[in-house]
Amino acid sequence: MTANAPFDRSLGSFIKRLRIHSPIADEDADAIRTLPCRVLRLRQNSQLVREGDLTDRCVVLVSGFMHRFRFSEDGRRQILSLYVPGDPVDFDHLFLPVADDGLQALRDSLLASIAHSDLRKLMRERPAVADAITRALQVDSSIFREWILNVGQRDARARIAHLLCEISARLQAQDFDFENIPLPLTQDQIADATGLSSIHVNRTLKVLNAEKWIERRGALVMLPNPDALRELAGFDARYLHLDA
Amino acid sequence: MTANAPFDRSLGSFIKRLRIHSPIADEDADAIRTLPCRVLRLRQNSQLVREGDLTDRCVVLVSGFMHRFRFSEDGRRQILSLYVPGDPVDFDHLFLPVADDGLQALRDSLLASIAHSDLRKLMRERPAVADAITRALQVDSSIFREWILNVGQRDARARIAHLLCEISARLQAQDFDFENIPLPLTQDQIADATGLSSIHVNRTLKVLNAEKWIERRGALVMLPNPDALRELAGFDARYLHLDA
DNA sequence: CGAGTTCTTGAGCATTCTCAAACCCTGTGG
DNA sequence: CCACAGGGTTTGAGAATGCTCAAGAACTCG
Repeated sequence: MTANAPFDRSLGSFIKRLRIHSPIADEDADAIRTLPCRVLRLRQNSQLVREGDLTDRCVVLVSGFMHRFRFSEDGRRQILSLYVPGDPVDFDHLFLPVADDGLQALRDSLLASIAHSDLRKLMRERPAVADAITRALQVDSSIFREWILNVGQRDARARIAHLLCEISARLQAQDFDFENIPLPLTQDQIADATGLSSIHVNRTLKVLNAEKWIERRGALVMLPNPDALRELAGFDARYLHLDA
Repeated sequence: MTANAPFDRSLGSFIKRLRIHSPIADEDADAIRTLPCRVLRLRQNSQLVREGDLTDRCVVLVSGFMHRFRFSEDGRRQILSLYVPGDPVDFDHLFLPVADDGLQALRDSLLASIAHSDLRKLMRERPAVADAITRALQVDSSIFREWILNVGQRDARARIAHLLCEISARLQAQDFDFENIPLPLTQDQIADATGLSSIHVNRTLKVLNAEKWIERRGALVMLPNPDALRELAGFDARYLHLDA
């Protein structure tokens, strides 16, 4: 146990994340905590490359922010998801080794990486953990679907508002402050996440600010009235499956 | 075995689907084939309701077409995915019992439903099957991500072309004819799948037809030059993971 | 044949885009 | 300590893609 003491903090938030959706017995949690893992530091804007010894490892975000993206043939970037501390970021590679998306740090980030083999062994020995991980992946899937809806059906204001609501709700679920978001995204990135141009994002943020839906103080975004914002966004947290 | 003979055909296409992504030993395939399942007939446009005894059952599409959708707060429908024969349509409910999407038949369809308990038992006893199913769900996830990209970054022509390419590729993978698609979608549905208005879909289809990218004969859409269409769509089949 | 659904077309409009340029921070080196 | 570089933000102006409303045509099915 002592040898693993430094990891306690690393995978603690991961356990918390799993427990949002799944019951995890304390001994299962301990088994997760004592997984051999390597801490990895990623500078802002640098990419998580999965080659060599990394291809056979999964990564949990410990602190910071990351995002997943994909390019269209003509070079336009679409951000596909955001990761907050505690999130498993590339556990899909446990099942599909071919990476089709890029993964990049939005801020300086700390990651914990675990060997596929260790994780698979744990999942084999502890079905509850296997279930919890699969369930977490299914929640991600539900979030992807909501993003299709967001980008496909909502106008610029609602789209951006929805993104803010999601970030806020997911941070809240991990017990972070959720009314004062140190927005990890540049306007360019918000644009790529919502399928808008960065100029239009800029103008829309201005409107949202002027109309008091949000309150900007530099890079900090505050949500003075979360309920109103959710209403504007058409945000229904059900798809995040934060209950259970 | 004889008692299960009628099911052979029902779950045969499901096995074929799993084998696209995963190696399945013959005895595992047999175990799937002999799963107790109920055949379910669904008329065009009718919804698959998961209540009562259906909440604890999963469904495989045997013949026909289905789609998954979600509504925005203000009542706009977004189609989130299409299902072709062989596809598991609601296996996510194995892990997240709360259904957040609707499931509806696009054409008269035949479904095979399997009890969660039987499926879980099979997955417990045969890890290769469990893996294959999880992998299939991860492929779905990758498709959702591609739809975010499609709706977020491509213009109307490319968006619709991309949808056609995907349907064609997925049908081909299941050994259906893929150059003459009896398009299961109305223009309204194409609109809801691509985040466009049905009027714009109509006009864009007209252009695609006039410019020989596609060839329409009533409800039949032919792809006379799939490669050119893929080029137009920026379609790269990698995200479908059709290789093993 | 008639009812309902789907498709088609027109016209005007709105949201959002692109291009271009200026501005503002923040960190760095002279 | 100032100048400058570079990323990010802001604003303007004009254009375009795609939307809504409206109505008629065509197809499908009982």
